Amino acid sequence: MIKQGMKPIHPGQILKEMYLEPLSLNQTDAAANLGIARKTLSMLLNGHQGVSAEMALRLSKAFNTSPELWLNMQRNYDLWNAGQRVKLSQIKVFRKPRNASSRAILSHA
Amino acid sequence: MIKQGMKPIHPGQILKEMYLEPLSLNQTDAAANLGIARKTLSMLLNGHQGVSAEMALRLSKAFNTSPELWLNMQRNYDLWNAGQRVKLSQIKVFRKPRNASSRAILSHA
DNA sequence: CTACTTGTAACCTGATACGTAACATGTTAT
DNA sequence: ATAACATGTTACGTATCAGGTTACAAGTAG
Repeated sequence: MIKQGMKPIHPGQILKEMYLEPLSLNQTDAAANLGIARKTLSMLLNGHQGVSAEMALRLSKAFNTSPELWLNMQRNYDLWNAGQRVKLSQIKVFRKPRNASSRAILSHA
Repeated sequence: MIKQGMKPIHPGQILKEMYLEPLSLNQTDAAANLGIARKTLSMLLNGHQGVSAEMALRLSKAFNTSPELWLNMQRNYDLWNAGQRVKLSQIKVFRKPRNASSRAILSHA
């Protein structure tokens, strides 16, 4: 469930504030060890790009976390943003037909 | 945690077998209600494309599920596939420095 | 036969991840 | 102050992916 009121924090901010900074790790060294370009890390840290599955694996190895930690943060972030722009109002809820052989019925159709 | 041995099932297969088929819903009607092209749904059902955040919201509305259900399936699928191709062997584990003012140290550096 | 359903190919648009190279700016060390 | 380093960012290029339209082939049901 997403708290629709609060905009979720970008995973890059967590990476910066809770992983790089406590370790006094600079971006140049961190990027080198992660096997990515310094620019890629900078973009991620500043919320200009998301955490891909590959990136989640790299982060999980370097920081001894689960890859799901990073992807779930990204998922919540993406979900909130998608919810801001997608209009679901015309989508009807599919309902189970009473008769097993009949076709499905839309909630208001 | 991902079971690294078993290839996870694509969310499109779940959508097809556990949602569309039990409702006797055809792709044409389902796509129309979801507000997407019939082709887009077909590609998803056959595993030729993934579940985006937008798509997860559409599916959650139409099938009365959480969007996380769909995105987590997609995440596990993506993670497994990324794990097949990314080599993490040269990534060292960042370790906390003993001295708070010193810089971080790589596990084998 | 005809209509419906499904898979898919061709083609196009837009977004995103990631890379290299380069530059401006700010900070730190000498 | 000069030099070295750190960071943010721009420009440019490549690859991948979501999604759309149109159209066609093949299977199934009337």
